This record gives sequence, structure tokens and C-alpha cells, in this order.
Amino acid sequence: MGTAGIKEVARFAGVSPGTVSNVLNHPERVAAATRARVEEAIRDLGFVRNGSAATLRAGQNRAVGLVVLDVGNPFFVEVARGVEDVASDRDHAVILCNSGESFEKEARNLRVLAEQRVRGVLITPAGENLASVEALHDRGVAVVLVDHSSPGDLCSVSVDDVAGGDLAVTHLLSRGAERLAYVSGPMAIRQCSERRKGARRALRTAGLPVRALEELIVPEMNANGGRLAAEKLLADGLPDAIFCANDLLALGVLRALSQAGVSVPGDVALIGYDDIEFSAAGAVPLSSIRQPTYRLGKIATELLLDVCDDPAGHAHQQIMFQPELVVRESSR
Amino acid sequence: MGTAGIKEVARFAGVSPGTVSNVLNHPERVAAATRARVEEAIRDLGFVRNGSAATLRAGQNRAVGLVVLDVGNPFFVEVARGVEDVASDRDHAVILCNSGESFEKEARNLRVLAEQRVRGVLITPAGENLASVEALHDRGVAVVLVDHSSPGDLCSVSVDDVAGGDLAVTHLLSRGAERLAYVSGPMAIRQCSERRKGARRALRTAGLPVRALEELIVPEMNANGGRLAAEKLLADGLPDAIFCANDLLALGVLRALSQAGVSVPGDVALIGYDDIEFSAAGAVPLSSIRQPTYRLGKIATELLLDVCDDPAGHAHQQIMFQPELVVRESSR
DNA sequence: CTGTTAGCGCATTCAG
DNA sequence: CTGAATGCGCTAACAG
Repeated sequence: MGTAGIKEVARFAGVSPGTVSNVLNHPERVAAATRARVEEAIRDLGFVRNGSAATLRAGQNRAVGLVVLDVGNPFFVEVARGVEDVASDRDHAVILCNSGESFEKEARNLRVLAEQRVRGVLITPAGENLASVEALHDRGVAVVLVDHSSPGDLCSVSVDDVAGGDLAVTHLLSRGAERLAYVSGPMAIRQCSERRKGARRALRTAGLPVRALEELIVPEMNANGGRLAAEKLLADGLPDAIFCANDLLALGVLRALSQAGVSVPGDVALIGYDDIEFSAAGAVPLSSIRQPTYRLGKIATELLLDVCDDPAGHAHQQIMFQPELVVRESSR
Repeated sequence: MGTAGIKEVARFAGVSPGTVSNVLNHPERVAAATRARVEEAIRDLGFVRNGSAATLRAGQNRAVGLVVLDVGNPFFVEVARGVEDVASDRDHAVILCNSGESFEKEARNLRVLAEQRVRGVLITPAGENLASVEALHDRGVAVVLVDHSSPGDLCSVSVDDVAGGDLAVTHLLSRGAERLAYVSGPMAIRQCSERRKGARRALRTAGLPVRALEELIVPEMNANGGRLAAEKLLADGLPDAIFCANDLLALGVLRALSQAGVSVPGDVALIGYDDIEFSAAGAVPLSSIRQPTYRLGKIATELLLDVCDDPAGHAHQQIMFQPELVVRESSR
């Protein structure tokens, strides 16, 4: 059994438990010879430090929680990489949780993280209701919002979705489009409504009416949702250009149009959002709006750990990155 | 600060700490009125149980570790969903770790899991060297290998990759192909070599020589790798059909061929492996080999927790699922 | 049904 | 530089 404690190691090495602890946590305080003997005992006994005991003693875990909406979404996978790298550099573990956009799962995850006494939590909230997040924060756990700009007093790191929507539509308009469509998930999803806001701003700037942008709202932001939207557009009459609220939708649209014999970008220009890996890999490479996802995770984690290390001296920050237009064949 | 302990709750509710613990862990043992009073105190004080203390006391965490090669890979995302669902049903948390196919990260993850005293570990090993996995197992931690059939005495749940390779190539042959290509990652990756083995078996069954299958090995199993392979094929002369070791490779091949004006499946038939979501969504829907990924995670977790609950009475099992051919347009 | 109590394994005092 | 002692917060066992 894996129950060699620090005590047995001490006995085996002929030292006291305190010395073993020092070898583990403050090696410089221990004479080289003693240290070597202890380290050998650790190896021989297959000793593994009991993290719970250490955490209990310390009052907090050297870990941060990361709660995302969908671990399967490439956007969050990239964010997670950024988080992982920084946390690992600063000797923290990352506990990755998936809320699946459900408040209930979000709350459950948050509870587990609180029970684990993580130093802090990075979270993309499942909606506009930040009650459980704020409760956590009030209880003294550091919190940084990811991809969600907070109106309140929470730190946040996000990307300007209004600017992104504007970029996309400005691009389509510059290509000569006059009738546009916006394929989106429910407007309750902040990203969807913000991107629409940006799209409308672009329209205004160009002196066009809001109704030049037809809206198609589908329940799921995936390829199937895109297909549904495309079928509707095919039935109702195609616009000149289509802006999709994410790449998965755009890929679904692209496929449905191709199958119906519609040429992209010949007949219709198309642009997505997120610039996921697959966007560039399709038969018709997809234009998209790229977000600095890795940096999002990286900066958010740095912010979080800085707050943890110096809770007093740190002002709340709300950082917003700018997205970037990536033009590929689908709107060339 | 979030430091309301069980003791304060007890004082606040006018009961003893033991009773609070009972409300938390064995509510049925406590009189309804007392329970209500304690629950109110818990809410009022914002008490959250200290998981480390509980784990320390119990000797083990109600959590399992899941170590995968790449959290960004849809295959593992589906596996993780299966794991998550079962673990959650049985009241266990899942600690998801990414090894990135690196032994070093794998070992580090395993150490963290051991420190956390997880009940068991589900792991797709980074290679054939199972030393650190076996060390963990020897220390008394339950282990189930995922997508890796173990020759030794470890439980495992996997999919028959030889059968999958056979399925793919048999299908291509049945379509009349005579000159084939196999686009693959390094043969050090077990999946790649097993799938090749199956491909060759199919060739033999059809009475064809092994050299009817040209091999293209690329360093990375992604769309870019596929592009490289396709460029080589375009330069050297195209085969009748191409079998790719995964869908990402196949999508890369598909795109490069399309751009070069080669028709799929008109000029070349194409089949991938894994049947990721995007396979069906492209302009030319991709044939593929589907694996029961969700079930893989589900069954592995059930096996793991069964072993944990009854370490003695459980024989080691090595379960192998069969993959399934999915024919779409790219090889129709 | 409720109260009391003894550690779980470790890290950190404070002496020596 | 090393050793002994204390308690982190909780749960289970037992006593009342």
C-alpha cells in the first residue's frame, strides 16, 4: 500500500520527521549529507507527500481552478494551454472544470473548488448571473473572469466582441456586399449579442440601415445549427455575404451551401469567428476573426496569481484585447 | 475570509461538531429539527467543507484522475465526457490532466494525482513505457488503461485498431482500388502501427502484396501533416485510394488535393479515422472509422470504480471494443 | 439521537 | 542544523 508517511521516511533515514519536511520544502536548510540520506529513503520507500495534509496545514492548495463552458471547444482549449503554462511556471496545478453552460454544473464546480481551497478561480460564467461567482469572491477566493467583461468589481480579461463584429462586417461591406445575414446562437449568449452590436455599428458607419442585416438565430452554435440556417437562407433567397457568430456555424453553412451548388465566395461571401484550426483546413479556407486565446489564458492567470500573492496591493483590472481579421478564400 | 469551520457552525447552531459532520455526511442520523438548524447555520456562515481535511481523514479523495494525450483532441474530449458522467453519478470528481504525449508531463501528472490520493487513475499512456504507471499501480492506486491494451496485469479498455485498419482498407479495396497509400504519424505511436497492421491484413486477405500500400509518414498527425503527405503524393503520382491514420490528416490531404484540382472521390477515394465531428461537416464529407469513444470512457470508469470499491473480488479485465466503418462521400 | 474525543499526515514553531 | 511538539479541520467511534 502507498502509506509510507513522512514519519517512516524519517525513521528509515535516521532523522526526525521535521527534517524530512525540510528536505521537501526547504532543502537549503538541510546539510547535504543528511539531505542525500533522506532523499534515498524517500526513493526506497516510494514515499509520496500527502497533498491533503499539506493543504490542510497551509490553509490553501497550490492550485487554481479553471471553469470553462465547453472543454471540447478549441477556443477554451487554447485558453487552457495559456493557463496551464503560467500556472505550471509558478508551481501551481490547474483543476479544469466544465460547466457545459449550465448554472447548476457551474455552481457544483465552484463548490468543489472552494472545498479544495484553491488559491483562485478563472471562470467564463455560464451567463449574466454572477451570483455564485460573486459569492465565491466574497468568501475571499481570488477570481478572474475570462472572456467576460465584468461590470462589477471583479478582475476580467476579455476580447472586444463588438470590435470583432465590426471588423467582420466592415470587411464584408468593403468587398461590396449590400445584403448581409448574421447567423448566430441565442442572444442570451453575450458573445452573440455583442458581435451583433458590432455588426450593426459597421452598418451604420457605412450608412446602411440595420435591416440590411438579416438575422438567423439557431439554438446550437455548431455545424448542425449552420446547416439549419443555410437551409433557411436557401429557401428565402441568399444574401451577398454571411457573418457567423462562430466557425462551427460557418462550417455548417459552408457545407450546406456547397451541397446546394452555391459557390463560396463566388455567390456568397462567408466569414466566421474564433479562427479555430479547422477553419483553415477545409476545402474552402474560412475567413474568420481571430482572438488572442492563448494570451487570454496567460494574462488571466498572471493576474490571478498576482492578486493571490498580494491581495492588498492589487487594483482590480479589466483587460480587453482586440480581435484580428483573418481573410481567407471564403470572402476573398 | 472563508474560514468558517465546522466548529463555528456547531457553536452557532448550538450543537456539537460531530452533529454538524453528521448533517454533512449522514443526514438521516440527525433529527429533522436539529438538521434544519444546522443547515441554516451553514448557510448563514457561508460554510464550505474543507475537502483536504476530509480527504486526510478518509485516507483517500473521492476523485479519479484522467490523464489524456491531448485535451484538444475530440477523441479524448468524448472519452472525458463518458468518464465525467459516470464519475459524477457515483459522486466522484474528475481531475483532468494533459500529458501532451510527454513522459515527463505524464510523470508529473501522476505524481500530483498520487499526492491528491485519488481513488484511481484512468490513463492513456504516452508511449509503450509503462514504468510510471506501474509504479503507481504497485503503490496501490487503481489504474485502468484507456485506448491502450496492456500486455501486463493492468485493466484496460481499448478499441481494436487492427480491425479498424482492416475495415478501412477492405472498404477501399471493395470499391475497386488497387494502388493504395497509408498516411500516418510515426510508427512509434501504437495506433499508427496497429492500423497499418490491419491495413496489411486486409491486403493479404484480398491476395494483394504489401507493397500495394505506399506509406507516407509525417511527423505531426494534423492537417498540416496531411498537406505534406498530399504534396508528396501529387509529385510522385496519385494512388487510387488513401487511408489516413486520423481525420485531421485526412482533412489536410483532402484540402491539398482539392486545391490541386484532384477530385475526391472521383480521382482518389479517401478515408480517415476517429470520425470527429468535423469529418461530416466539410464540403466533401469524410468517410471514417468510428470508435465508441464515449463508451470507452464510461466503461473504463465503471471498471475503475468497481475495482476501487472491491479491490479483492475483482479480476483484471481487458476489454476491447470493435470500431465501425462510416461511409460518406469521400469514398462513395 | 447527540456530545466527546482521538487522530489522519504534515509543516511549523521553538529548543537544543 | 536538527528534533520534539502542536494543531490545521474533519470524521468516526463510542459514550451518554
